[in-house]
Amino acid sequence: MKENNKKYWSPSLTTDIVIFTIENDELKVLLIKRPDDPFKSYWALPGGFIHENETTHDSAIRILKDKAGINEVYVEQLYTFDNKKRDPRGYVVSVTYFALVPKDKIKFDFTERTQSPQFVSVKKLHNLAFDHKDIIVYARKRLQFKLEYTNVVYSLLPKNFSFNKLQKSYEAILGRKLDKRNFRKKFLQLGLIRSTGKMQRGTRQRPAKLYTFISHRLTELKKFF
Amino acid sequence: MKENNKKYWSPSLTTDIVIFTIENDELKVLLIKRPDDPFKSYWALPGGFIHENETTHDSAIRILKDKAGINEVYVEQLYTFDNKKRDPRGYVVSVTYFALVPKDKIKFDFTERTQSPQFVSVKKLHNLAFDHKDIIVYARKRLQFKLEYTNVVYSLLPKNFSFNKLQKSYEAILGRKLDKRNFRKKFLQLGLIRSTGKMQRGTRQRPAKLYTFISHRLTELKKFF
DNA sequence: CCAAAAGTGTTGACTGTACACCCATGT
DNA sequence: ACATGGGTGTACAGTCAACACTTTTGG
Repeated sequence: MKENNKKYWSPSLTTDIVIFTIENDELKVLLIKRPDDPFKSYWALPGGFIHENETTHDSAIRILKDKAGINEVYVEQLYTFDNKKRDPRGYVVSVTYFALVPKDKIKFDFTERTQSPQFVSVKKLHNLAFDHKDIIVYARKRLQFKLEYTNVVYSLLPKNFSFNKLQKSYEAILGRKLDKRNFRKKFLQLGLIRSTGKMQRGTRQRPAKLYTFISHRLTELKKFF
Repeated sequence: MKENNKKYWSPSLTTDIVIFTIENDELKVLLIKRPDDPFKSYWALPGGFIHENETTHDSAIRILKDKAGINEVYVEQLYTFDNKKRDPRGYVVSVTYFALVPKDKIKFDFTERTQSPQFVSVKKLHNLAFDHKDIIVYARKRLQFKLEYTNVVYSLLPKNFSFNKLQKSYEAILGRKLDKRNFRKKFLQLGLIRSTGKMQRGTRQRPAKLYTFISHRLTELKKFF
């Protein structure tokens, strides 16, 4: 390894963030409309070049706050994409992150921006800028996987939620239906949630019990879900 | 996202590679002795600044060939480390990779180098340069995980191997003993290997049947191991 | 013939899966 | 009263974990 790093090639470094949420029982990703070339007016992930004196993680947090007005959410590094053809301007390295946000925590400030951030269902991703579709597909796989061996789903749900919301969230992420009784049994065994005593209001049917997560810290499950 | 990337801050970009192999039924990592500051004469992962016109993956492949004389092995991107304190020279981003190599494929060329590459047991990692110990610990976890839901172990074993070698490899990576009969049963069910008809020679005991992997392509297993 | 590792099955506990009906509420 | 989603249990199949002795060879 050579020591004087000033001599060496330094490509441009960007971060892009896949921000997932659950809305209407669908898994959605936050996209913005690009205001400039390349890919002007294509949908793209929020992201950008890193600033001086910030790490890629800092950068991700900054963008998250800036584009969706959120902090204190689940964020983890995803993968570093650096295919030579991914950016028409040349070799641009993107360190990607993914974030999980309960829908009710998001406060857009549309007035200040022209990029019109918008949540788009993962089932309707067409014509994205750069390799952003690949990034989202990769992120979803990671999320699916993580759902099965951690309690990470807590980071997508509001404070109180019905069992049905929980199950629908799993179904939206995994992309398949689950059996109601088996889901309930298995999930209760995990001991991650407790009944709040509260009930859901305002539905036309029998009110559902509301549950809450006992811990909001990421933990690995002993058994695969 | 701003468009003229020339204006933006470009940190130094390096790659470091965790090269695992199994030797004497132990999981080992290839380390080199750093010839220069910082961390002069500390053990470190092979790595270096990326060259002009190569991607981080290209760089990993180049280092792999250069430092251990190997190609056509299993390589995958691990994680991007960019903690500000990881390098005393300043902010240096390292995109790390991990590689899996059967011991018999490695041909060091010690005569040309002063870095004395050497395989070190993962149980004996002391005083490594930079954050390289963290990187190795992270890589090992990834490998443990991968071992359980893919056939990746093929990339650590020689063409023909006994069931015992296979089991010892699992044990070395996972760090725990496995039951001989259950291991055999489970692994055979997976249908990944077949008996070659050959027998192990030169041992003092009953000769073991030699097996070989049917496919050398990475595949996910239906069931967790 | 002895030492050393190879090879081989069964059982009981647990886990996963399939499946259908009554309940509580708002309209 | 009815439409709607909420809530509940059982039985069967498959998988996992524990466990000990015989076989084959080289020395």
